[in-house]
Amino acid sequence: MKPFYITTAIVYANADPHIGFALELIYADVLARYYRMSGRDVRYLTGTDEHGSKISRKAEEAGKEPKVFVDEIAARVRQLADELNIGNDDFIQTSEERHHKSVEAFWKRVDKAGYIYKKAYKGLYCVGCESFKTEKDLVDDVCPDHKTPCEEVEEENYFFKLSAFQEKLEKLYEERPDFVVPEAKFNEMKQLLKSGLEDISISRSTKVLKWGIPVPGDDGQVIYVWFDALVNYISAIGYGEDDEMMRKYWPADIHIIGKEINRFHSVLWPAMLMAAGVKVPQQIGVHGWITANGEKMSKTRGNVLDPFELLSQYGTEPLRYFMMREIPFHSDGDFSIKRFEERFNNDLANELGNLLNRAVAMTDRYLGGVVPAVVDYNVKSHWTDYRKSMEDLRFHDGLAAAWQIVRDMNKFIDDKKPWELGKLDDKTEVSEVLYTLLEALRHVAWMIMPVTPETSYKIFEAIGTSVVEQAQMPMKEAAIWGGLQPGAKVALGEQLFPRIETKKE
RNA sequence: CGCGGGGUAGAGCAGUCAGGCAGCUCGCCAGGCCCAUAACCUGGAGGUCGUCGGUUCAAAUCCGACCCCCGCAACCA
Repeated sequence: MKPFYITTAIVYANADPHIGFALELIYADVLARYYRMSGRDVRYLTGTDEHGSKISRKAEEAGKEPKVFVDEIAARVRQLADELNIGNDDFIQTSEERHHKSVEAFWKRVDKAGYIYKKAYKGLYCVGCESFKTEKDLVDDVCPDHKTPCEEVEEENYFFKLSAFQEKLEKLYEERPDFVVPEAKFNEMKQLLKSGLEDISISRSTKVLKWGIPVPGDDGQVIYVWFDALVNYISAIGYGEDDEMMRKYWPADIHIIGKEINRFHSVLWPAMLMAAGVKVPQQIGVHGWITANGEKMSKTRGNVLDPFELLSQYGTEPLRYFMMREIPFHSDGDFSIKRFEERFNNDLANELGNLLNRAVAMTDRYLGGVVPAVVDYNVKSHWTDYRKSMEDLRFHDGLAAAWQIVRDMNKFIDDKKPWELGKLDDKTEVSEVLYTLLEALRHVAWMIMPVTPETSYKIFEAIGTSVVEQAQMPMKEAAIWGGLQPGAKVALGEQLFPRIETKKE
């Protein structure tokens, strides 16, 4: 089976990474870990988008060379990925040599196929937007977004014949009903396509912008940032340089992106690939945005959440858990400290952490800490729900499936009263109850592994197994009841998630 | 008539495609339990399903009109 190739968008390197990118990294990481867990060979790519005049300007403001500036931002993004425990296999920066080479090769290929032409273009250019504006875009003669006057610019640019792909894209959309998920986001693109495609300018004169990849054969122009950035998905696997690697990983199984850049990935990117005679990706997964306390995050509102701050305050796994449980992939979700602490205390501390503690402590007390013999219990339907949810990118439902087991077990304890059974001379019944608890926890640990791997490892240790032992079996086997070996010793460790003392309002 | 998403208990949401007892989580109230992290379990209160009209034995769900909120409108993650 072809390796599962997954990418995030590459984040624009003009500022410290945003919480939204943290979310995107986690979504992709959870999916990557899920497929690894189910036995697939996975390659996970992320990186930074580093060209364009906004960055050029920012660097200038900071008094730094563009390359120095973007390397610093890229280092912060790597740090974020690291602190979030993201298991990416590669990290690409578009200012890297390998990317330049691929982009050049890509451009040449598209040019040779006849999809690039040169045209004089005269218009009002907004530096902030890096784009030309029409008269009717302007409000009181200034750009409505940046409140700055636009400059009258005339230049010769290279254009990409996007219009030539109208029908091919329509056909693609028709043949591949799940090319873009969720459906609502796909419908938007279909609508966009229906309104017609125009050719787009894909270069800028070096008079207005020097920081970019030069157009092959024309030093007077650099390549437009999107036409350059999208190519990262194939430059990172050796497009134009390493055909074997390309064959191994391409087409990508899924590009994970935010809703604001859907059109670039669902319209422009497939058209570019078709133009170059390269296969299009399998799927575009469009996720929503995080709001902060119910409001859109923005710098002007001053309510932007800093991922580094949240990480240092609450830790990696609680943050990963919250994001995946509370912010459904297919829609927007809200982040608030109140909700976060509720989730933490209820789900992680009270329900899961406490359950583990109960199960292990009683095994210690009544059975001398030895895992008893196997008794039957049906986890099959939970696994079915779980797998379906994860594969549909409904990670919150996947976690809910795991928590269904946790809740069942908490009820089960009250129902069976093992503290009474434990005092009997005949330990048969209490052994059955405790085995059920410990083994159920093993299944829970497996299910939450893509989201909270470290927590899973701790659970394994506590119930008398280990990551190493568990990793020896594929998910299919692990999902069978009875995988916990009788006779092993449980190990009552520290509390998994000590409760957070919530602040009084 | 630019496009899309949404309005269901105090909060957050599922249910709407395929009409059939209005559900889940949190919070609140009462009780139980004593293994456990003041945790766990059970029960309860709380909803004219945005509004008006239509179809139907039956509407949160289908049809029509309207009101309100949010987002997008070619580079905000």
